[in-house]
Amino acid sequence: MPETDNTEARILEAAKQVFYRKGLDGARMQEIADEAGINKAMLHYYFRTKEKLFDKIFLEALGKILPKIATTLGSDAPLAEKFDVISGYYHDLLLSTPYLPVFVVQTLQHNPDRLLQFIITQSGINPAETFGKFLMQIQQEVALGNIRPIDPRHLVLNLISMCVFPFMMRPMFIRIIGMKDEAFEAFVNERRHLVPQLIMQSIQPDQPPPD
Amino acid sequence: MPETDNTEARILEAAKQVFYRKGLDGARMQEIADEAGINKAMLHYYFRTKEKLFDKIFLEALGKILPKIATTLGSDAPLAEKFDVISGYYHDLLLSTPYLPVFVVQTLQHNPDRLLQFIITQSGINPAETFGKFLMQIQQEVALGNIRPIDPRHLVLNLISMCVFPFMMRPMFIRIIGMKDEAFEAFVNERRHLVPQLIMQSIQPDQPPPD
DNA sequence: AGAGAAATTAACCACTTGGTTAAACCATGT
DNA sequence: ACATGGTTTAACCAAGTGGTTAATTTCTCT
Repeated sequence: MPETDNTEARILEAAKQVFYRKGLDGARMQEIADEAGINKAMLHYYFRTKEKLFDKIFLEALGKILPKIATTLGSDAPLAEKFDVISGYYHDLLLSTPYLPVFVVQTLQHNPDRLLQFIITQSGINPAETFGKFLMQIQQEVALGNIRPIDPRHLVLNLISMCVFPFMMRPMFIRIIGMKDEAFEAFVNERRHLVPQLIMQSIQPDQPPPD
Repeated sequence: MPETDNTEARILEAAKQVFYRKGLDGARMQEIADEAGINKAMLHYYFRTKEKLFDKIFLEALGKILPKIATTLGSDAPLAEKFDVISGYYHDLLLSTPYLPVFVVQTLQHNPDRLLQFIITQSGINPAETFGKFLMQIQQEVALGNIRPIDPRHLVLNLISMCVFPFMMRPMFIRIIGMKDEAFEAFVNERRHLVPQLIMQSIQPDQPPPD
């Protein structure tokens, strides 16, 4: 009785490759089977339908993206550290899986309801709660005069935008700038620290706080 | 001899709606025909194949995205004005066509070569040249002590990221934050001016320049 | 070794897909 | 009126799609 079956794992890995690159509509079951080196019927034997197999991949993808940022924002660490952690996490993640963000974003554009399914079933996190904690931290720092008043939603969105968007633009960016793949990875590695620095700088108060 | 045929325009409009929302693979010719209120055979009569029709839509989409930023960056306007113009342009564009960025990015992930086709055939702009002009402007301002030294590629990428990415995240964002559509549009309208402000602030020198 | 269950395969199926075709329609000029 | 050209339609088609099935191989336990 093979619990973590080898075939099942190979199917999931192959499905990930194909779905990430081509999306639900563009992927072919035959292609996934070929990539896994097995018969097409096996896909339906392990995962009944294409959609079921896709859901497995997609929910796993969301699991890589959402919980980390939620728990980090809701932690007790100081602001600067949170930004560093989030930027580092996303840069590591997207350097190893560059197709991930477009895959997620295109899937949600085609069918936004898949997200709710994730929030309900997976992810034990409560977005409102963790975000509320982060909001309180901001308010405290503002009250202390350590940072200027700012909408935390903009703050987080700016951070994530600058971390993730460059990977979505990669195919366009490297062709317009005329950049090799290694150069892009070096370039984006600079951003790993540039982005949180910029975010921190953007919330510094106009004049330094009195001692 | 109808030059700007009504039917052709209706097809293009319908194709835009469907392709933007579902991408090349997800779109069905029948659905485009229904949306245009015509027979499916008409699509092939005006545009021979699905790909040809898609290319028309996609190249038009790139035309909305690329030339504006290129000409703006290459103009003689001061930096702050350039950032204002670009942010305003993208916010206007994406408020009216929210599906555009994911459509472009997903198309380029599936087939990056379509971009080269655009750069060659369309767009009379030379990326290297216009970007070189922008680079010189940065170097001048740095030499004058008006801004701190910064890689212009990061600068532009940060600007575009914070303008465009929120629209890609919209389906996820509004469901996690629990936001109505109108609230999102108000929220993103705040960013229209917040983003260029943040960008300008990020390049201010550490101490103000001597008079 | 051999029975029984699980895994794997090849062949097949109903249906959808993009695309075609031939006939019908309609406008215009003579 | 009618010939001519572009336009529109309904019916059709071959290829590809996700999915099924029944038979075969492989594994496991006694």
